Amino acid sequence: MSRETPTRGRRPKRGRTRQALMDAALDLVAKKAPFSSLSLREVTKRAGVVPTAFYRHFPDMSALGLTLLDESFRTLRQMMREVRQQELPNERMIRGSMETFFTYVRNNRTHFLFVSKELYGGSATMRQAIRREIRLFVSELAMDMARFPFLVRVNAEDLQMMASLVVNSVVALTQEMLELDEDDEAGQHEMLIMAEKQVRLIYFGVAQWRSDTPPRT
Amino acid sequence: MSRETPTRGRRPKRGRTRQALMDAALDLVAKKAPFSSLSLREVTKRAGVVPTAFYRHFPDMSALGLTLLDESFRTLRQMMREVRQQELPNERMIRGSMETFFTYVRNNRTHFLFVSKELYGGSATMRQAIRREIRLFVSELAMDMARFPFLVRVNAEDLQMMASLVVNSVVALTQEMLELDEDDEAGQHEMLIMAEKQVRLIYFGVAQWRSDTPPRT
DNA sequence: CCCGTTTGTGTACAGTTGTGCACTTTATAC
DNA sequence: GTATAAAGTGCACAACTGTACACAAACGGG
Repeated sequence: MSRETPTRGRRPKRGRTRQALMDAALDLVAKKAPFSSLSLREVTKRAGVVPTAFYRHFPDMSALGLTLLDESFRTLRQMMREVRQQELPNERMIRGSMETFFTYVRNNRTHFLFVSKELYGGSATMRQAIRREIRLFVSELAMDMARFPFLVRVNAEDLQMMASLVVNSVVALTQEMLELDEDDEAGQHEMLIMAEKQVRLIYFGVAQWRSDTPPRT
Repeated sequence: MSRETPTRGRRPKRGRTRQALMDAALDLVAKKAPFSSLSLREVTKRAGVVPTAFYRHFPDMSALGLTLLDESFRTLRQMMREVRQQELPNERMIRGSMETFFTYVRNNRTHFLFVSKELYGGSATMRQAIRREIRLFVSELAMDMARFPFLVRVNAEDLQMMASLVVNSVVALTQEMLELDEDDEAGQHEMLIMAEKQVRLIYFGVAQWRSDTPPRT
């Protein structure tokens, strides 16, 4: 017998444990509770590792959470940047953006579930971090909209307001979509249609807007 | 000495303990974690009661949660119904509705914090219950909008879509407002202004809408 | 090949959790 | 006033929590 190894110190798996911990956390979030109510021991057990091994990779659970958050948004930011560089916005473009975004959500379901549950239910620092990311999307969208010819006379504040309306709506629909069963194709398609219509409707409103319209504040 | 009471069985306080438990839970939610991550013992301790006393009033924590949820929405539904019975919608009415709604939120901060944190972070049944309530608001708003003269040609599905856009936006802004410090008057006012503008903008879009507009599907 | 560093293990411990049980107190109905 | 039900108490216990510590294994550079 070559190596019927002794009683202690099992598998090598080098740096893979860290990733295993992250995956385990996402798994548990997807099929159980929000991240903020996971226990360190649950995660390590799921990852097939002894509890104390956790500390070799993260000082505590909240550090894991922030890492997960970063992982969740990094690729998304990049994708959005690419989408943004396409042609100028028109009705076809709205549809296209929504499609690519929602398929992205679908392909990264666990990450979005994680974020969705922490947005309002997580720790203070977690919530802040997420809202910072969202505000970033809003600002970038506002900058894009500033280039619309029919929006040149809209002031910066109102541009932010419009962009946040769009983003908030898409976020809400995303969260609703995540509540659907993973393979409810029909339901997911419905959400996509709805998102496209809502954004289109907003753009109708935007086209009508004058920054000095209303009953003077 | 009249009554330097013995060692056991303290204060009477009759049926008030149940309410004390509910208040304790809301308190903890407001200044700590989401309800779903509260422990039974925490709540009873805060309520000034021994842990096992809890079971005299609720079978378990999730029952408390559902009771709290009911309490949160009952008065809100009633208020919305009253608001709804006012005059037909116009721009002044949008402003008025937003004002009464947001002052209501302000006066019931803890309840809304509770709901906000459970919306996506709570248990499955809790989330479902909340979304049911929200869908109810959407449907009622859609019915109201059906009476707008310029919306008679919009089909039912699109009416729902529009109503859900309005409701989702207000919900999102409400949640953002709840993140502000309780006595950040300026910030809260800003949210109100923003909400009014967003809803007004949506109505601009609605006025332009035709249910058969788009690139066929 | 050897030796230091990183990574993973096992044991231990004090704190907290939900809940069962037998008990006392309080409220209420007669 | 006295009996009965409802509400509150105290104790116990097994399960689970985060983390400190000393040790073992694997890795990687020399």
